[in-house]
Amino acid sequence: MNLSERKLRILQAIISDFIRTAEPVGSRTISKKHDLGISPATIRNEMSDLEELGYLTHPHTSAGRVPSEQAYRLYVDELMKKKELSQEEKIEISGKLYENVRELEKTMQHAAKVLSEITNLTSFALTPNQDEDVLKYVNLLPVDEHTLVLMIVSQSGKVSNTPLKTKIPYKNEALELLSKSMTYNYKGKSISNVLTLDIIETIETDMQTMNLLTNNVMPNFMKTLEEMLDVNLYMDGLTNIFSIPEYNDLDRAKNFLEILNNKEDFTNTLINRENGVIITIGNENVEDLMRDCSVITATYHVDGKLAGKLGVIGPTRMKYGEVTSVIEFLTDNISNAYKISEGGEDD
Amino acid sequence: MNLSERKLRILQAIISDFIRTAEPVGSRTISKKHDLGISPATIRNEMSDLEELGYLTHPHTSAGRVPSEQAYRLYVDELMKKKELSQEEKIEISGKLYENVRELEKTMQHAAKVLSEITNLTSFALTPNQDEDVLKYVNLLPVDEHTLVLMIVSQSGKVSNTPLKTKIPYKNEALELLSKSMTYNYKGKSISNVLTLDIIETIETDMQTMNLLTNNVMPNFMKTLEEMLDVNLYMDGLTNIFSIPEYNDLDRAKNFLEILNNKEDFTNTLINRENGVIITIGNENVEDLMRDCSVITATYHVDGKLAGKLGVIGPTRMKYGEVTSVIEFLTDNISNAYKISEGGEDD
DNA sequence: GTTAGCACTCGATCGTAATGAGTGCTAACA
DNA sequence: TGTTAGCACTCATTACGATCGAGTGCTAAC
Repeated sequence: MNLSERKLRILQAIISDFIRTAEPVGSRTISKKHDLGISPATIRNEMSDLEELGYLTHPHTSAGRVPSEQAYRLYVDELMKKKELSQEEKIEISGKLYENVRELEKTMQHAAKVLSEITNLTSFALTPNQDEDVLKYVNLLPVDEHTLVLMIVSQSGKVSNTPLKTKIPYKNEALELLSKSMTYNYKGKSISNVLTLDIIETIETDMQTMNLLTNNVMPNFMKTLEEMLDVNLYMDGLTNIFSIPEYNDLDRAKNFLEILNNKEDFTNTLINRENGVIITIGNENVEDLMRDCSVITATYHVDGKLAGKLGVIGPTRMKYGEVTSVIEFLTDNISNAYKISEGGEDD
Repeated sequence: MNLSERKLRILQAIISDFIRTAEPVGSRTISKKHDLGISPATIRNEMSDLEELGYLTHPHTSAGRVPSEQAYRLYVDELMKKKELSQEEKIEISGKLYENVRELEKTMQHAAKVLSEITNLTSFALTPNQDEDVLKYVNLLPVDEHTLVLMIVSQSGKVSNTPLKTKIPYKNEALELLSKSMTYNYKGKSISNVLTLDIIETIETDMQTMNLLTNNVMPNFMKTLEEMLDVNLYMDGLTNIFSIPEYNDLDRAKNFLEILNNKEDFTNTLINRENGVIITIGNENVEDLMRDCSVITATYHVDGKLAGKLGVIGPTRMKYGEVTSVIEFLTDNISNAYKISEGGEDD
């Protein structure tokens, strides 16, 4: 079913008005503000058709029209103009983004902050899934005779360390031996793979060192690897929803915060979304609680590989064009910054 | 001004009823539920006196009485019984707390979670201020010819590391030299002290190594030290406020979340509180936004030294006795776990 | 000093009326 | 045949008033 040019223009007018004001839009308003050269009565006839086609709804007889989710979908797919950011805006955003960058984790945390500040919505950032990340280096470092640090470095540059205490003083040679053996055994293997291996037996060593390995090092090595696989979720702009009329209702506000409160579920929802720029509107979201929200996510890349996600969640009435542009700009920027020479030039 | 025994009993009855129900308490209710052996009329007379003395207020003529902040203060100081936790409760709490412990940061994050689950309030945990923490060890570790890791270990066992990229390949001997010099120069000095030093000139080395030091290592060393000084704030149970009648009002809910939204301010507020178990009620809080809340904090110790704080924030109508007991139990537990042999026995 | 009784207060609840934005339909017009 | 003016109709919103009832404060009796 193709809509006539005129119907499309009217629909667009209604959607953009509604996105701005959050109030049902009447025929007279349209005729006055957007000079389409037709009278309110004609617009009413068209509106009536659009309603029949499922693009508009009617909170009650004497109210104006409100776009349906189907209308937003059409809008996002065809009518919406992505707002081209001006040079100044780009500079401003980049400036904010790189105020404070060193590690990817921090960058993403910061990106969420910037995104929520610009869009006035609630934003989130997901750090990369490290399933494919490969171990590069295991090192045990002496601190004092009862304390050592277990350090793990991965291909992607992630470093993780854990201080360990031993009851019995250890020998420095033991640490060196273990570091070498572990690196030899694990180097080049993916983290998730290593978690399934059991190589203790392949290390030849004396009783005491073996004791250190099985009692102190291995348990913590495993725990640390598991943590390295964890994806982190950062959120920002939670309280922004209070300035959105849709959430002037306590139940809705509560419901909204509930979604974000359950970090684990929300993370999974995000992980399961497709890559690239994805917009889901209202009932297109599979999670019950999210069925009156819209979600926009985009994927960023680290070293050219698929990595994490960045996005916003808010009411279905949302400035799709603007918000999408900002998210895309941010993810492009991040992907750029974390190209092969990750971390940029420090010298 | 000393209150008569009977007035105290009536006041206590009103406070505990109000804490339970959040509804103004009438004379008839008191006389029925708490058998004080006196009639509603007599209670009314006493209530009238208590109101004159500032312990009760009156939302409107035909409503029951509500305790004033002054009444809560009296309650907390004299009437309140700290709820002695039962053995089962203690075991349950400890169990929850130690489900998942390794580092202090994680413990505190988890403690906040447990605390909010038990009290149904919003909780927070503050990690230790590291001002007095002393450097023990600086190490530069090779990863590949353009990548190295800067690792810093402090007396308290905190480990921090930062991956660095260099444009020019470095020599391993340079790393060793720098590690040794830096450790030699900084060992035993407090982090905040080191930040004010400038020891680059005291390191004798060749041009290339010096280049590495000044361009790559030092700037990141300083940044990392600054980060090590940062105090972290963890919060949990944010959405709990929605099940508290006081916050069934959108403005109040918004205001409440606003307090916690500004992490920096809130952290400072907490840092400035005295140590030990501290309860501040309503206007006793110096921050405007917090003047209709009550806050309870307690201090935990690491290695026997003053460390961070753990607490809750909620409406002035709060189960002071129970909540205080839980917080104290948690902080005692944590202090215990992080005694001199921090981290417990791993073998 | 305590208590019963009663008038009084005032928030909460419910129904009714007035208001007005906006529609849908009809009939006239280009 | 598409467009428009006119008008009756609908219905959320607001304001108003009546009623209800929980709880007080006062008085007078015990």
